[in-house]
Amino acid sequence: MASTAATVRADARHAMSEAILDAARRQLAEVGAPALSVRAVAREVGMASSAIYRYVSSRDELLTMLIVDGYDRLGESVEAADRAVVDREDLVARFRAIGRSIRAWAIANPHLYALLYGSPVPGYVAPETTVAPATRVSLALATLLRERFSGVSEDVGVPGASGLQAELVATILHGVGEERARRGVEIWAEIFGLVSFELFGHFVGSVADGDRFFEASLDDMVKRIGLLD
Amino acid sequence: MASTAATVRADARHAMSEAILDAARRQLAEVGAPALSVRAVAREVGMASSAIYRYVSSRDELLTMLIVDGYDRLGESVEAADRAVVDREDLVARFRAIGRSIRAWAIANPHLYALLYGSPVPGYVAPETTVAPATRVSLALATLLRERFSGVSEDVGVPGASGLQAELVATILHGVGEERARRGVEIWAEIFGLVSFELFGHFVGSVADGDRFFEASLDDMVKRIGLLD
DNA sequence: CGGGTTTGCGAGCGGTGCTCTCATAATAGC
DNA sequence: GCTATTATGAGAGCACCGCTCGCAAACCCG
Repeated sequence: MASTAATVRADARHAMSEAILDAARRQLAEVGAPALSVRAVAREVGMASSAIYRYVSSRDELLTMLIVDGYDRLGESVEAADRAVVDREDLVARFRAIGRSIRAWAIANPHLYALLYGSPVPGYVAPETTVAPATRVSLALATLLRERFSGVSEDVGVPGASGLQAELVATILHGVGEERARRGVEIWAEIFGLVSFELFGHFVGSVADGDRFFEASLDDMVKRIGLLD
Repeated sequence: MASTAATVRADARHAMSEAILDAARRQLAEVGAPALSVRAVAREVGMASSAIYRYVSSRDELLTMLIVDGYDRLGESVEAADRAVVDREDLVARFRAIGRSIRAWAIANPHLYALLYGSPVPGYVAPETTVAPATRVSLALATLLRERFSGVSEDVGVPGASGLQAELVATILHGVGEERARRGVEIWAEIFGLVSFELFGHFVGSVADGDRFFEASLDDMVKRIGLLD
């Protein structure tokens, strides 16, 4: 019943695509991107390895789907953490919530995080579909900066001296000021630098308590970004 | 002639090992770690693919050799940049030289950098031999901190609050102080965070002039780390 | 119902990492 | 100096990979 006619096959196809992506997600979480095998995914969904190419044109495309999906999930997680802060005026709390959620998500999904923020696949160039989901995290941070500085204060820093894309400081970070925008981008990169170092094992001999170290770093960033009045 | 007897074969073996590592380095620089193939390396050195396993026990071991070699080269590059600063008292200049050399080396050796600081190979655990070369860069930075703060000033920060390994702040960073040591580690990770973001394409829509942006970030770090009097 | 499209399957191609066996060349011991 | 031992290379082969092709069954639409 129901279903707008002419869709028995279309529905089946959609369900199959979902099943494939599900299986691929599980595979990725288990063995990591380099070891992800199209044939193994096919086996898991109970298909001949050749049949899977009716749904996914190549292994690269499968990885791309996982990347887009991953950015989306991380973005959703970060936005949820931001939303969960009841006092919307408390930008410091929101910043910390965002930072913590990035790290927590990375620890919970190490292989997926590595796929997003580790070494890119050599031949791979990010298709158009990946750029939008990838910006959700940075957008959350940018919003904080705008809410804090937009209108309230005059610009800081010499235009162009930051090396930032002019369009960025004029639109998403409008009114924040060149130098503060630069600091925001720097801190954005630093958060992922810290998380990557921890997750990829570069902190092994240096950091004993990852939680504490990250919290202390967040303290530092809060001060630098000027979120306190 | 010459050669301390009993070494015709030993010399040949050594030369062959060198040739293999050379070929592997070239392969890596060209196609990147995931696409590095033992068979292709064998072809390049004119050997049967099976014979190469007399010299390298597995693909993982080959990658490990490249990693150790890579850390060593980066370390050498960083130390050379540090040494090149004539005024040894000018810690700011030395810090900037170190930071710049890391970025320059990464840009010059993107695939090797990705192997060292990108996603780790899933099954892979760093063998003992990798940890020593890997510390050369951080050691250069630690030296700067010690030269600046050791003895000159009392400790800063609550012991243990940084999350750092106690042994680290007691030995390599002895006399620097807990909070300043933490800041040093944070900055160390930030440098690689910035370089990774630039190299891995995460700055595409944000940073237009990588040189300028990195220099401005170095300015920031210099101030935070307290290298100026 | 019949014709066209979509879907799945099996076989197969060239590639991979890696392991055997076998012949040959260099060494070591007597 | 001859022999027994060891180190080295080659080749075949295994299981796996990504991916393509042709064919048969299932499905949709007029």
